Amino acid sequence: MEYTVQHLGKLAGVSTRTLRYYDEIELLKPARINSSGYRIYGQAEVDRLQQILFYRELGVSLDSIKEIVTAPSFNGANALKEHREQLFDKRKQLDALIANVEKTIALTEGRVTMTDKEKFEGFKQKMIEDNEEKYGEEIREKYGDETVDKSNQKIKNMTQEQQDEITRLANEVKATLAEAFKNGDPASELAQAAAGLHKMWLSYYWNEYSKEAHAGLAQMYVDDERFKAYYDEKQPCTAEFLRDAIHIYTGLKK
Amino acid sequence: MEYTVQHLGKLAGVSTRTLRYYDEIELLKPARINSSGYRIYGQAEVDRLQQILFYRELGVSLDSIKEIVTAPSFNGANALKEHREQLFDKRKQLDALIANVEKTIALTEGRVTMTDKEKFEGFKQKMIEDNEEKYGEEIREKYGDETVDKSNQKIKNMTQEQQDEITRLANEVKATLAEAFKNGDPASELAQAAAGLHKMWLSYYWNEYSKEAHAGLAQMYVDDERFKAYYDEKQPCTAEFLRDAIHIYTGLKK
DNA sequence: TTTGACATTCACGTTGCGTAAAGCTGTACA
DNA sequence: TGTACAGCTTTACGCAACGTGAATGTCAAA
Repeated sequence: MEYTVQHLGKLAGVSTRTLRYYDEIELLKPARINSSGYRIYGQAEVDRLQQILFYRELGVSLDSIKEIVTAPSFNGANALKEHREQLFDKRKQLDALIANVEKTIALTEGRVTMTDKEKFEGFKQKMIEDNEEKYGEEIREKYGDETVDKSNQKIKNMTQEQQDEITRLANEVKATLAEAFKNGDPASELAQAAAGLHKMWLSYYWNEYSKEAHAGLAQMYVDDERFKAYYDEKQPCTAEFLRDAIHIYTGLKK
Repeated sequence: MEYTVQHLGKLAGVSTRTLRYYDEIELLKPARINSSGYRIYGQAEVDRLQQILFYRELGVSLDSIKEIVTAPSFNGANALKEHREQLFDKRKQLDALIANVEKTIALTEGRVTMTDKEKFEGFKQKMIEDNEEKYGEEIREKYGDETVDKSNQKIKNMTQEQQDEITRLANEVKATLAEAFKNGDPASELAQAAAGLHKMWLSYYWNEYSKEAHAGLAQMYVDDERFKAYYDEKQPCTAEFLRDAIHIYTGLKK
């Protein structure tokens, strides 16, 4: 079975230019060249192209692909793991960018004149109060005053760095939530991701995490005007949506 | 306050090359050029650079930045919102990529072998696509969009039971084919039985059966790498063998 | 033999600069 | 005043992964 560029291109769904380029960079050379100078590919080349395209799908650079497919001894899995790390880094950067853009939009829209720090301060205080109100008695009984006061201290004593991280997380929760809201399914991947982020965010406030408390807080977001207003700022009923997502996430109250 | 490239660069933390480049693409022109041809920047340019760098931080392209900063009437907030959407899209793609990479890593590490169902899912999708590509136009013309869409729906809406039945049938086709392959005669009873089973299998996908389409599909099994790999998994040239058997079965192309 | 479909090899364009290369200008020091 | 040295200039290639012509050669059918 022999193929010309056109044939192989159609078969594999790539342009002829791509095949010529792969020849040029020595990633995939034709089996032979006929008397007219046409590239002729055989079965081995088809197989190799399949491999190449497979890695390309995963976003691996052609350079890396070359290493992987030319040296069969080369550990493909390890290469992929490295690649995964790079992807994670990219996503991290992207998340930071998104958070900043969101912040800027909020600022320029003038709706929010409060600085993030102020917002944060308000939140922090409310967090302590609510926590105290809802679980204070119970927790104080269970763990003693010392533990609870320590927890409250934890919130008050956060470093600037931590506060920034919290702000970033909070923005990410909001952004992810806004996206997830579009398809309306609190069980969707995106919504669950938002719930996960929310848990991360929470971890800055609570010394121990429990599903019950998380689910309870979610309900509180709906019941308490202040919280509800915060989440519903851009889109009504976002607070409810978040509650549902968290309920599914925690597996409670389904 | 006047600055040379070097000065301004240090002030803003960018390279002189960058400033020259911005001049070149008309993003930031110096206030004037002195007698020796040196670029001289004034306060207005410094401010403008601050703006540019601000948007650059947010990952906005220089082209878009140009639009934003040159036309003050231009709505910066809207541009940012659009930009935010793009960032979300990027993150979505990235997430999909990461998921695929993770899956692949898991696969190659042998922890998770792809289930038949997953394989089947890919097949199903491909079935629809190919069917559409090869016969879509013709069939749509003949029977109307409704019929075709209904057929595609048929595939997507199969019950679990039907899917199990299909998987069972597919396995039976493969098994029968493997047996038949041993004596090498595509006209043999066993091979014809395989072709018959294949037709039954097909009936789950197609609303109307035609010999021509069946024969065409058989040829496609040979031409398309993905299909060919599926049938040749245990024994090379099984796809060809199946094609021949089906051609005899349908009485076409003998 | 002409036509049309397909093949070939340049070579530029994309994004945002980094990095020479090669030469001119300005200033400090011997 | 000579010269060394820092700092400026323009020109232009390089990066990733091809897309997109342009100009030209080849093959089978009419």
